[in-house]
Parts: sequence; C-alpha cells; structure tokens
Amino acid sequence: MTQTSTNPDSFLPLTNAAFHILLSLADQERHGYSIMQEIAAQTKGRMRLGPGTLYGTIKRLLADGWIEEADDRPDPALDDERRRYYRLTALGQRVARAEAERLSDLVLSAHQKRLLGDAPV
Amino acid sequence: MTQTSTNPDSFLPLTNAAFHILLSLADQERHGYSIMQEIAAQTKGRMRLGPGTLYGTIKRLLADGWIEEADDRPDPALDDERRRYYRLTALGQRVARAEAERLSDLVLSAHQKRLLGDAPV
DNA sequence: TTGTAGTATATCAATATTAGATATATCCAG
DNA sequence: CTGGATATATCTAATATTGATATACTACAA
Repeated sequence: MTQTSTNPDSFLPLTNAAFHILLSLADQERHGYSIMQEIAAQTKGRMRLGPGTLYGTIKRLLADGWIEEADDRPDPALDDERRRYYRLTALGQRVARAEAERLSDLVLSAHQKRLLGDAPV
Repeated sequence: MTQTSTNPDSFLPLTNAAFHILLSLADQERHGYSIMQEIAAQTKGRMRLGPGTLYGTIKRLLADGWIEEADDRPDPALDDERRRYYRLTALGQRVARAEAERLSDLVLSAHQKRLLGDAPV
C-alpha cells in the first residue's frame, strides 16, 4: 500500500499558518522570506507571519512530509545563496486541497446562515 | 464613540473552535452540548470538539463579549434546567462575519491557484 | 568605504490553544 | 431502578503561536 491512499482528512484542520504556507506554495516554489511576503500581499497585510511562526511551521511541514526542499535553484544572477526553496509534496498537495474543501464547506455554511450575503443556495 | 465602530478584523484569525462555535450560534441560540452536536453534524463528524475545547472556548468567548448567556428559555416542557443557552452579541456577529469573509478570500485564492476545481475566476 | 535598510534564516521564552481524562449530576426510556 | 445519553466543568499534558533576539549577507547611496 502506497502513501497515495492516506486519507488527508485525518490531518485536518490545519493551523492557519500551515494552510497559508501550503497555499503560497501551491502554484510555485518559494523560499521562506518569499512565503512571508506572499501571505502578506495575498491578505492585503491582514495576515502577517512572524519569523517564529514561519520557520517553526516550515520545520513541522518538512517533518510531516508535506513540503520538501527543492535542489534546483533559479538563475544564479537572481539568486541569493542564503535562500532555501520549498515545494509541496504530493501528500502536501492533497492535504492542502482537503483543507481548502473544508474551508469551502464552512463558507457555504456561513452563507446558509445568512452570515454572508447572497447565499449560493 | 460606541463599540459599534470597533474593527473586527483586528481579532482575526479566529481559532477553529471559536469560529465553529460562533457559526453554530449564527442562526439560533444554543446550549453547549447542542453546539457540540451541531458542529459534528455540520461537518459530517469530521470536526469534533472535546469538552475541554468546548467549554474552555465558550468561557473565552463570553469574556471577550462575542457571545452572551440568554435568559429566556424555551418551552419548559422541552427544556433541561442544566442547560445554559448562548447567543451572539452584535460584536460577535461582526467578528464571525469578518472571519467568514477572510475564509471566503482564502477559498477564492485556492481556486485561483488550481488547488480547487472550476475556479470562479 | 562605510553605514544602513532590507533580505534571510533560526532559536528561545512566554503565552495561548487543544485534546483527553476525570468529575459530577440530571434526564429519560425500558 | 438502572444504564446510556445529556449536560456542564476543570485539569494536565501536549501543541502551537507570538514577539524578541540573534546572526549574517546584500544592495545601495552618501
């Protein structure tokens, strides 16, 4: 039995920081500092990860096998040797999708309870 | 200046337990045990609050003024004297709505990054 | 070349949150 | 009259988060 059949639901719910980090890596590899900036930009500055939360969570995500360090580095001219790039693993992608679905259900529920406007039934 | 102008965004993000409890109270008053059952039902058993999380979080929500105890009790024939009923305060409703909007943005972002299917642009 | 703001990673202690165990007691159906 | 579900509450251990602190490199302008 391969790990592919692991049910990602058993890992939910994710912490806020963990989901934000996985989401920031969903479309491209990033290094820690870039993850931090992406989250701040994506949330219009409302969500800010301090270094403790950022690197602490990254360490945990690596240990859980949800992200991995990428060897391939960008064009050396644009690179900074200090950086450590990360990408989602297959498991990490499934966990992130499961969490996104969970949140989607929650948002739907908020519409049904009239907490949010014009409910999509 | 009344409390009505307080910016609920400053309280975000909520913990998972806190948002689930607020959401369960969005459409009706409930007592603790009923909140627990509603959350389990709403999430198809995926999210379960233990008594520690449930009553601990309720205590915190009361202290923050996001929920309050309701004096009016249902038809005595259907009631159970042990129960303590809660309802959202005006502030609690605004906080819950702000959090729901935050989650809605996250879900949108997940669609845009192709983590979830058929993105609503 | 020197300073300094920004980039980049990392750890630590204090605080907050959660889960599960334990406790106590009531309600209700059989 | 008894057992299982209902109902609230607290405690401890495990986890998670925050902000401070630390270190060092990079880029740029004075």
